Amino acid sequence: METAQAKLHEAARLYAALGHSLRLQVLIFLAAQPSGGAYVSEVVTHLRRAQSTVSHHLKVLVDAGILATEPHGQWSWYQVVPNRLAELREHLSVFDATTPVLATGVVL
Amino acid sequence: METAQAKLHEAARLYAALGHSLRLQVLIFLAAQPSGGAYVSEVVTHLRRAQSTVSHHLKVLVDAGILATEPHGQWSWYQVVPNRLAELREHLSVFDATTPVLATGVVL
DNA sequence: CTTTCAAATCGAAAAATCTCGATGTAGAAT
DNA sequence: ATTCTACATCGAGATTTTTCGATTTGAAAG
Repeated sequence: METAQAKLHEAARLYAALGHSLRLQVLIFLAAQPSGGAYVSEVVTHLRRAQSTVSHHLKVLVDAGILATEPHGQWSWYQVVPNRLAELREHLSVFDATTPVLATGVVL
Repeated sequence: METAQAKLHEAARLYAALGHSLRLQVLIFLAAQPSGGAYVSEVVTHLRRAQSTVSHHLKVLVDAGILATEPHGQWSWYQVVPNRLAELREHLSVFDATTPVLATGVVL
């Protein structure tokens, strides 16, 4: 079964997507919006980075399934996908102290 | 206050440490040990990678505070630090659907 | 003391990531 | 149709990461 290895790589990609401070700032910024999301230009203003850089990081987060994007006219709306990070929290519980026994077949 | 930025970078480093499938395999392997940990040579055998490669990844995980190491004679014992990942789970809850409102000063 | 064994560290090549300016694209506005 | 605006994508240079073989360290054994 290749599935186990594939799942490992996908999990690693998910974590790696969070492994950059700029991308964490994007998440914090988007989650803090009362509207639940923002347009690229707003993120650019907030992060003070080149627009191409911001677009790149947004793409990384979207590819990891952490952000969802939706075209609004010529603007692009980005927002956090809550379920994806909830999954990640469950994955982490595998190593939690309150979950002492690890089943044999567990794959992160 | 530089603290906010520093915390961001530390959080990013923590996630980045998990952002590699080999390191996830290390975590799974160590957590699955009945004794709660393993020696480097055992991890090397399991991962089928060069010893120097395994040592490198172990160091990354230790530097991130995810693993703890302890010398046992000429062997080195490695085990998962549960509390560290529990912290990470709490961080993630910031973006959880069940936590709709994000306070202004929240730093991941 | 020398040898042996486990593990850390070093050095370097290959690969991936990050960043930006420049260019492309698609919808809006004139 | 042309221009403008928002964003995506491209290309490239700089930095970081990954991986391994080789060497070093440090403890145990002979």
